[in-house]
Amino acid sequence: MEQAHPDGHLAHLRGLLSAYMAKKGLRSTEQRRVIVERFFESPAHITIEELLAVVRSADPRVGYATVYRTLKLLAECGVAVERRFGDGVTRYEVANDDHHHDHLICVECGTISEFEEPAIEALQEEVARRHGFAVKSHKHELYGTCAACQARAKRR
Amino acid sequence: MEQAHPDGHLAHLRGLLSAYMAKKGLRSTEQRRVIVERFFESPAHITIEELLAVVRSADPRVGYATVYRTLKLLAECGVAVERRFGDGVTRYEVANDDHHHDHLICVECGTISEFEEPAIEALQEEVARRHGFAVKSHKHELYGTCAACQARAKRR
DNA sequence: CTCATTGCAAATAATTTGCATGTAA
DNA sequence: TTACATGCAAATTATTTGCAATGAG
Repeated sequence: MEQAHPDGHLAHLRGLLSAYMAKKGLRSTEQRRVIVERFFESPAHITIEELLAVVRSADPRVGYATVYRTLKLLAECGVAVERRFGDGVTRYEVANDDHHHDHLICVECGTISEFEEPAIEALQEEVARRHGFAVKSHKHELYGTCAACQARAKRR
Repeated sequence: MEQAHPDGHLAHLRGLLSAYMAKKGLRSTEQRRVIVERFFESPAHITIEELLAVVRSADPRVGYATVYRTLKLLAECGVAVERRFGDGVTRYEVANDDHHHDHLICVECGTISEFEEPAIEALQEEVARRHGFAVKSHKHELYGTCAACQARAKRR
């Protein structure tokens, strides 16, 4: 939607991944390639189960442990970001270093949307400074009801 | 540390609990009383396992399912707050409605400290408003290294 | 050829639940 | 007495791991 270089971005991530694999002596296999490509095409906040379904539609023989292992690998090398919201499942999104964001989670319909607020990030750094704390990452999630669910509730 | 009415606060929570139990027809048992009292004396962010150990030192016959069930009950009626940080265990703290806070989690030593920043809360409400989203609760956690761990790292 | 990788099933780990027995009210 | 509560063990859920077979380099 507001992607400046859609292909350049994925190309960069592919580079990251192969550099990491080369450094670690890891191998490029058919299932890793399928999983990674499908992941790149997936909407944000996909679960392992959802991704497995998509991957199996391309190759039914892929085991679910392989999807877990591959996404862990992608997370390790910075190609994927792991997210855990309140519902017990881990979700993944394609990394985008210069465009990190936080989340609004609708407790009615489960829709997850994103927001960015530089002023919050700045204040958060300020808080950390007061505590002598060096922030590596953060999680900021707002749980509540989205506009659509509020409208639906009002309508009845 | 900055508690205005330390006893009044617990008294209020005890009131909440017994009102809830009365409304639901629940019973006051020996194990519930022990668990609740020990919980009130515990430091913030205690885990079920930690609390179970303390409870068993008072009464070795308490089962761990009872601790789970009792803390779930406390969370339902607003006496306890459930927190899940990245490590897979659920932690609990005694509720304090007029003093909610967020967390700094040290990824080195695991220490969890707290912060309050009204300006962040305000901005967060502003973000929600822009999205037509009604916030019910939120989670704001900073992961990184605490002052002590940074000092320890520098020292070597 | 060698060693990483895979699929499967079994193992974990935290939490939940079924059920016979115990016990508040 | 009448359900609610408890303790235990078994069930669940998401994820991880051991291992023999497979396949990349």
